[in-house]
Amino acid sequence: METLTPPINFVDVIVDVPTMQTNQPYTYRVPAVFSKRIQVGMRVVVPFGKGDRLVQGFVVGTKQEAKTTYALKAVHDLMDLTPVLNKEALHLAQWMAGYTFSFTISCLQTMLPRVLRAKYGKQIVITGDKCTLPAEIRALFQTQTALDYYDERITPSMRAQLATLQRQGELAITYLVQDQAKVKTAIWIEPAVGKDKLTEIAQRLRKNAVNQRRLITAMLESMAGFWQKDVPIPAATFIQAEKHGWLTRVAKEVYRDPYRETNISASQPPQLTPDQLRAVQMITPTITDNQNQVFLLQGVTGSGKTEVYLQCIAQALMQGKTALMLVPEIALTPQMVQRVRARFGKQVAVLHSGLSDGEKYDEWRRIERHEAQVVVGVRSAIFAPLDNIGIIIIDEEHEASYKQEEMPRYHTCDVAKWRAAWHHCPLILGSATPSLETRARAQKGVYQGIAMPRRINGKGLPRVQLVDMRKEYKQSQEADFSRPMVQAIEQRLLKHEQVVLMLNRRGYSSFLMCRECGFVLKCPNCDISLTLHMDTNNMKCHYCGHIEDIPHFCPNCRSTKIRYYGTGTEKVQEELARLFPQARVLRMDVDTTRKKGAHERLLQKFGDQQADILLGTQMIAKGLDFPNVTLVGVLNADTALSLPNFRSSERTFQLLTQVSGRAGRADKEGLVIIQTYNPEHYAIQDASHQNYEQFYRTEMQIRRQMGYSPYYYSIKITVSAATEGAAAKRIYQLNDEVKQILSPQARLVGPSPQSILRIKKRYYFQLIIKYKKEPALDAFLQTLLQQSQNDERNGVRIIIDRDPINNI
DNA sequence: AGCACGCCGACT
DNA sequence: GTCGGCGTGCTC
Repeated sequence: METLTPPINFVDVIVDVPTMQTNQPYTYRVPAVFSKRIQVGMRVVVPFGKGDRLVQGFVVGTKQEAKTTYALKAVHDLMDLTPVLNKEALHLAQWMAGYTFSFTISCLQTMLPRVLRAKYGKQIVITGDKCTLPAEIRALFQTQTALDYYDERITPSMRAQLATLQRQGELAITYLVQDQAKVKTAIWIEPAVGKDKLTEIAQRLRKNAVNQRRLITAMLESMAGFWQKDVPIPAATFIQAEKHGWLTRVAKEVYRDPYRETNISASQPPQLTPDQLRAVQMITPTITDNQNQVFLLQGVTGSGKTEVYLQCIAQALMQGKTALMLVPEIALTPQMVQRVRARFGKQVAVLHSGLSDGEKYDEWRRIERHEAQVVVGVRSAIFAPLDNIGIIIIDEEHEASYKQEEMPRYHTCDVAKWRAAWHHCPLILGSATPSLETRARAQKGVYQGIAMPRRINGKGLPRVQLVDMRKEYKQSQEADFSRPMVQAIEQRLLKHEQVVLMLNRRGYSSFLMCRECGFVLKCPNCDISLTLHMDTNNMKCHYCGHIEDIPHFCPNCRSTKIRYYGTGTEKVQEELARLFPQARVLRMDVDTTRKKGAHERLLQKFGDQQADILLGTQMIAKGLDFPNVTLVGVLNADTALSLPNFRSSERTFQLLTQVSGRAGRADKEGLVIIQTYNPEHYAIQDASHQNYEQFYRTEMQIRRQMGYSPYYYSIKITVSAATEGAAAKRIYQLNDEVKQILSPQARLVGPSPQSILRIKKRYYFQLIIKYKKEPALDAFLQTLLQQSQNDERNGVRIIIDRDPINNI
């Protein structure tokens, strides 16, 4: 629709230069050719800096007049026909930048598919006479007039020559801003004549004109048109036919829809249990009344939370609104997607990390054009360009993956709350084991709690048996398998039932240690031990990827008694093969699931009963549901407990509770065996009784005593540098500065070296500020962010993380 | 980020 | 005397 707004003469632009000094809008003049088309939220190309290098920018404001003392530069080009960011997105980015101590440009870019980010090029072009150039330089250009600035053939001496030629005006530097967004097209065939005419043409064809005959047949079958690639005849035949005037060929836009092939039968909403019905009845009025209410839907594993989500989404759709549902990466399985699609069909857009950049862009455009009303996706899907949102759902709310660990360090729940407030809609946080923060807010009435304590099938939770490994270890030296565990596995194998074994990998892996001198092989770049990989026969660093050979003798004392210690999935797999030679074992860990789709293939294989035992790391704890699994074994429950992190108890509890829910979900009785060295630890005790309430009470007391979240807010400042001294010096300096502005109520933890002091040849120190109310803190941190630019120059990196979730 | 300006060491 | 080192400041 044509609007009657006057032409725009000036725009405010956020440029793609992620630094603190440039974290502000810059004003540009709009040339007449663009003044009628340019709009807020569009991407533009603008000259920036001394050399007028071209950079991408986002228009965040427009104005008729600009009164400045300096000359304004002009917008170089528009990158969009319509805005890629709406008013909501621009406000959200602004808020997020302030809240997470990030640059506005970083926030804007995180909200968009990666292909909308510009690719930059720098070229050397010939401006003078090519023939007068030195032969050596001319050779670089070959037949071209432009040369990539970073071309590998350019030697340092050539660089000097090029610089001189540039000064003489023979050469010039130009900048390119390339849009990576490509729309995929395919050729669409539409008959240009009627059925009668086609039949007539067919009759007049030569007998051996096989391809033409096939084409006419195809056209007669679908007069509405079809894709050229769907009919297996040469392209030349189509081109000939077009020349004859039988048909038209049009390049039409196609979406790279990864799910298009699968035919999904529609599903009907099932009868709800009383728990589910109550939940739906509590939530749906808030959709209708545009109430910005946050709910905590706390339902045990198997209580049917997903069905509640689906019915709430249906309610939103019925009112012409849209719905946004977030799930952790690991839970976004094809089955999960299938289930949502079965209910809502083509209205569903799916955003997950398995999609290519092009596919993500296509899904994004479907949402943006209102072709999809329901979005299911992982963390970044919280920015889906939905209008008129009626409900936002975050499933498995406690998952750590909802927090982004790089700039901008946002937590999905915070963004979700902001968007829910903007759209005046409810936000549902769902979990069987809510984070303490969320649960505490429900307790205080900030969120409305909804409990779903019963499983759909009416079954109780599986029986849980704890095995004290300290006693077991005295009995036998079989490091990984206790006798009760071995017996239980044997029984399942006999009955042809399946077993899931979980190895808690966090902070625990197989490393080499010399039994003579205690030497441990460590990464030369990072301060952690190298992990043994039997399949590739080498030692790997899990942080930086450093690889080296397995030593045959100790590099320290030259003893040959250098053996591996600890437990990796590979070692357990070998032990399983020895204990149960007849069992078919599937191993699922970071190494076997690296390839795209490998994760699903393994699960499919296990689901088809092509294996007896599924052995894996944490990733098997979530979202899998196999009716024939009657035993879940946790080999090492407590390795995460010893990590220097105040959330380690919470994590352990959540993980054990989740994995326990995997046993006996159908008609068969399930058993869970947990092997632990800390059987009396409350996290393990409470998990074994599936007692969230008990755990919550105990953990809250500890949090209060220790001054942790949710009783205190926290902000983590991390300093890293190439030398230990430089990092330490800066963090202590910051410690002194921050002390000046804090009230006596605030607490400081540290400064302390991080649990892994050195990562990728950099040393890390951190300082944690725990506080309830500190009026001066935010300004201090914003100033620090400004200063961090100078630190960066000196090789010192400063990271500010609000509500950190790791390494505390 | 990337470019220019500016003030100190070894070279045509 | 100059070329060039990278410290510092700025980019509409």
